[in-house]
Amino acid sequence: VDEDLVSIGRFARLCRLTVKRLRHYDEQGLLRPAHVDAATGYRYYRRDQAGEALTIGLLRALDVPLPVITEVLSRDPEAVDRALRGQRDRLAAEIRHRERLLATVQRLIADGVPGAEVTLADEPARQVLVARATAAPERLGPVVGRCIADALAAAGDRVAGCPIGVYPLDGLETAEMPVAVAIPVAAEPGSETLAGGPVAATIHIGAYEQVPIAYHALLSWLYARGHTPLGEAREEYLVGPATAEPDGYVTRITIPIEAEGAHD
Amino acid sequence: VDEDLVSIGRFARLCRLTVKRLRHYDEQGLLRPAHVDAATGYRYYRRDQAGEALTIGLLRALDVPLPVITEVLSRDPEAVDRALRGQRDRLAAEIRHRERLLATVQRLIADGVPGAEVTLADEPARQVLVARATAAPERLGPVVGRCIADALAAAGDRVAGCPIGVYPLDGLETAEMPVAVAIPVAAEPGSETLAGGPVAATIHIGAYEQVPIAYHALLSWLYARGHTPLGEAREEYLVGPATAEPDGYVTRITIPIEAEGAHD
DNA sequence: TTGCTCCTCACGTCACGTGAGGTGGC
DNA sequence: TTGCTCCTCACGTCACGTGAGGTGGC
Repeated sequence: VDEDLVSIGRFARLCRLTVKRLRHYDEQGLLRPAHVDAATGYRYYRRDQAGEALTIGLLRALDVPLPVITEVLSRDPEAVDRALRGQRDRLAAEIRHRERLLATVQRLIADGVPGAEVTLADEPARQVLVARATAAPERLGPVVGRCIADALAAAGDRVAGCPIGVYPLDGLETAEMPVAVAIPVAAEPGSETLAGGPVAATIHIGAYEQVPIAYHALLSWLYARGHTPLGEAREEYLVGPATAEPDGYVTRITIPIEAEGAHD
Repeated sequence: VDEDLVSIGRFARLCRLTVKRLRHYDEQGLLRPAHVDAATGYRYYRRDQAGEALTIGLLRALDVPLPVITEVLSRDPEAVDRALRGQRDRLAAEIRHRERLLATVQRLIADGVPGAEVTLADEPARQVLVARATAAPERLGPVVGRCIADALAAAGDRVAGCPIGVYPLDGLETAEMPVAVAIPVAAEPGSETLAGGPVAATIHIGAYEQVPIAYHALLSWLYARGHTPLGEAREEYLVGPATAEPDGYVTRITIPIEAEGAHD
């Protein structure tokens, strides 16, 4: 049995791992050497531990986190499946996320970092029906979609304009934020008033994932001219999924600012 | 002008960043406050710094690293383009990498972590023509492809078998490793002998990116039976890109082991 | 006086890689 | 005796988030 023990370097070569990684797995309790010399601290592994070490190597090559691998090594047969399915979902989400970022980068390369097309306007107040919700930023799309559907259903055939999303400007992109969707309707009981007033506005053409580009342009423009946002941003979905592909969506973004005279 | 200075909290709200991030960008020299109160250490920003802060926020949302953003803020117009193209390439590479991992995970979910189909064999020695190169693991595919093409060209119509890749087993997946491709030919001047002997062998069916699964199975099998690899691994490309789609590739992997009698 | 804002440490994240400085075994 | 292997710290990575503990301004 003693013959069966190998040093850490030899074991690392057998398992195609590094010595440093094996020491790390020892510290983390993932894979303990079969024997540690009390005097020297030398680690010795049994050859039959190579199976576990190989499994660690395979799963790490697939980017499975060490705590998940720990569960897999517990020999619970369901743990393997859970780990693999979890990793599949994680990888799929990471790919989707990066594909969205890539699309935005491609757009910035093609069109340049946008600057100018900002206009000042005086928005009229409107009567609207409102659907509200809260959403984490990555869930914003579906949540707003549902709000739009709800509000449209409530408005029925009294719809008098395209949906308007209302978003806090100081939402920090991290936590849940409150969102609202307003549908313009003829004045009637149950409707609310969406305040009017002076705004800075820009038009965004393209998928909703690239809306941050438009906010960047709009806010840069504002600050360069000494304006300060006075409230929530609004997005008017002039052309959306009902009638176009993402590249053709048209969204008008407005941010309320102080009245022209008050400014200087 | 003094009116123009805002506290860090207010500035953070204007730029949709956190106070912590602004302090971090100050420390890193990315975005210095226009004024720091000597007595209290309070940071004050000019409103017209909001443009730079917004740009940092946009680029960070695209996962551009801070050192690259520093270059962008240098106002070199080419720097923006370099940064965006660099980020595009980085994102594309990350997506490709994860897609490969995902395919491997999917396969493991579908087929289970493989175990058994390992056989012992006694390989004959062969006369071969050899092409050699070194490759980082992520460049392995194209490099081996070129070696195969070179070796096949050298062999001409004397080809007497499918290509055989030869790989060190202690390549640590990190650095450059030497690779060789051997093409069996009729004995002739200029040919080398590829040694024969006892091996453990398994068949891998599917894309080359999933070959690590087969190595895991093969090595686990070996170690569970007390065998030790005695040299380099070989891959016989029985069915490859010339005649099939990746899912249909057939590869025979062998690892030399000690002779049967020597083992116990 | 009460909140709110701001400050500076210090630590944690994730899975190691990279030295520094020293010892053990054939 | 010479290399080679092995050991334990300690630090760096990347861009922050999360407290702890304390102070300044209306």
